Amino acid sequence: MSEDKKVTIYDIANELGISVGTVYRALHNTGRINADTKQRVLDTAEKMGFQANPAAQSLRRNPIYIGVILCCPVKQYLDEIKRGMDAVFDQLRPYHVYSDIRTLYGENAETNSYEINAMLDEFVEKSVKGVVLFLSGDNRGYRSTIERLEQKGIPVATVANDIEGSRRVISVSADGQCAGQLAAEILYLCCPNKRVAILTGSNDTAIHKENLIGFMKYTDGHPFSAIDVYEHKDQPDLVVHQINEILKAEDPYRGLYITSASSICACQYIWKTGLKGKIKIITTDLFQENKELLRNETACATIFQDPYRQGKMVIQQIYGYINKEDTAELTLLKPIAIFRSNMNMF
Amino acid sequence: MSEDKKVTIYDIANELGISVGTVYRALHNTGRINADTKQRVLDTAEKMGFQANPAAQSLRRNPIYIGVILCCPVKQYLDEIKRGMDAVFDQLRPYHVYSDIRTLYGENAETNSYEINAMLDEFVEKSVKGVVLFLSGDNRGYRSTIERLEQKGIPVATVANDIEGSRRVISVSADGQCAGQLAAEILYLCCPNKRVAILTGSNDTAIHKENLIGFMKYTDGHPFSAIDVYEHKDQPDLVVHQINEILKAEDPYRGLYITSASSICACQYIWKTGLKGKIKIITTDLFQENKELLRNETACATIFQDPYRQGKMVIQQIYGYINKEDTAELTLLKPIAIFRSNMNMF
DNA sequence: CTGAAAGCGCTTACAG
DNA sequence: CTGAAAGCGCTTACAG
Repeated sequence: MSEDKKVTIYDIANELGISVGTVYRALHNTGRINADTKQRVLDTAEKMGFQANPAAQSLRRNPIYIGVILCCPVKQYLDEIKRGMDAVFDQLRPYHVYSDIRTLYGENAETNSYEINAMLDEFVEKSVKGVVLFLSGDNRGYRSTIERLEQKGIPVATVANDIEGSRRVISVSADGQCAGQLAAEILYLCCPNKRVAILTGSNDTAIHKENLIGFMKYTDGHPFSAIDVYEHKDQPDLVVHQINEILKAEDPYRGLYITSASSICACQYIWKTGLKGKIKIITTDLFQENKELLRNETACATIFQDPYRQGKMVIQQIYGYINKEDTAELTLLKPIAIFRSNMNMF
Repeated sequence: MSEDKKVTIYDIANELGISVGTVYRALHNTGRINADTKQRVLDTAEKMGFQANPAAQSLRRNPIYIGVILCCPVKQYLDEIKRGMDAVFDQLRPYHVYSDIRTLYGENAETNSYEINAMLDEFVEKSVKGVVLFLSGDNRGYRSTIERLEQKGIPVATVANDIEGSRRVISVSADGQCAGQLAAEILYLCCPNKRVAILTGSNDTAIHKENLIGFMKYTDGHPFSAIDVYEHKDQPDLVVHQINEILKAEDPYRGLYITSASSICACQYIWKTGLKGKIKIITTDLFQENKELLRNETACATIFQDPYRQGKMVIQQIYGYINKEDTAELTLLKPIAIFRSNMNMF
């Protein structure tokens, strides 16, 4: 049902006795157009319930490029985000939408500013219609660059790690607080003596901080007898050291929460320690390393923040924005608790 | 990047020195066409890497209708599935795809065969290009009808409750076994004495049966001290009776798993009993009734089977099938464990 | 500032 | 069985 005949730009043109070219210009405020005509077109479009036909639009228009820069030392995480993006770009290709994705593995964004700025210049030069940034670590240095892009009419979206205080028009990331709460809730449920340790990267990293805040939030009203935080600053040897500290605590911990992507290196080490059964472990995300811990029942759950889906969503949203659809400025993806029983479905 | 110029039906026509009309007919084996020409077109299309442009197709073609029948006594469940379908139909409308959705609340499919068959006849008469069925309860009586539809060239998809032994070309439903396993895993994690009861609708209903099988599967290797099954046959007074039985068991249960949509009525009753804290409860799906139980911490988790997403997926798939895309014959959606911390995000 | 016209890549009648 | 032509609803040069 619900098949109403659609109103086209021809209907608007007829109604007003003008040409479709003029209607087009009014609708897209492109080129010179009489302010009065424009208003009349906009009003009539509204009144007649005009909705542009996306099939017709994409059939005729020039290609749209979207530039993407992914910079993150955690390769697995970056690759998952990229995979999600590619999935969307694949189905957008027939609509003349093309991607230009640049990846920088190995370092945080602070250390790569030369490369990143050069890439952005290239994007401007080839007239991309939008830019998506995943800049890990402290990325506040890019605020002015983003402002410059916006001024040139190029919208910027961030994914996975928002750029605080910047002019980006779209942000897609995991809900770190909710993830932390969820971890606390599950540990509360299954950890007998309520003594827990938290192993985290660094409190300077936004997502880790959020995880901690969320965890603490849950503990209001659900008291633990100990919650001790161990930072490893993303340094492999510190990870090992901190885990050893946790293990030899006098009054033993029976629960352990490992935050965010940094959990990969931690999982690799824990796997060797034969911790199985002694302590309830909750990890973060779902890579080979922590899948293995779940499989052999060393960890009891992992909090998944779906980087694949983050990649998908940010591309859908920036494309929607380019097409003047209503888009949410901030999207926080729901964290999901994954157990051994359903880990293979993700 | 990745902008290769696309090959069109004109390219194929030129290559073979024939008209695009002929190419079209070959590609869609519609109307009369020389078997030889057809093969040559198909080969060249393959060779040149032809991919039909969906924007162009949908711009020109006649409207496509998809008929949907939703028959289920659990209104909330049906409505969620429908909501998911509507979301997809909304974005398909500009592509000339229209839905005809009929809902039958209140009864299982066995009791509605007259109405349902009449609806299917109407669908055939208006030349729908595909049919989607959600027929709850014992629906094997519809196998022959489905066969008749397929013979007329109308593909049939099932959602939420597959039709066993039928010729449907697509089935989308929750993975009931995985859901059952997950419930067992969480109870095993948090239930101190490992004595659990399972409250289920009826072992005749496919999804309930699957839930049980999954639960039992987990208990291999993770022994419980008791697992007792209580059936309520979807009768509200039996629900109350069975819950009372569970509560007054001599050796008390410390865990309770309530399967599938039938959990709504159970939740309403449990809510009144003040069971909070005495027994770890896992419910199924996420409706007002069990949300309330999670909120006040009577239940510790619910296994979500995402009816909204089931509705979305089945429409996407049948539409893909109509467009000759490759589609999976069977899709089992992953169950998700939802806790108080993340319940509001679903 | 506005209009007329071509064309994106298909599908659909219609004519032969 | 095959071809020629119109047209879906836009966007894009180009001319005025």
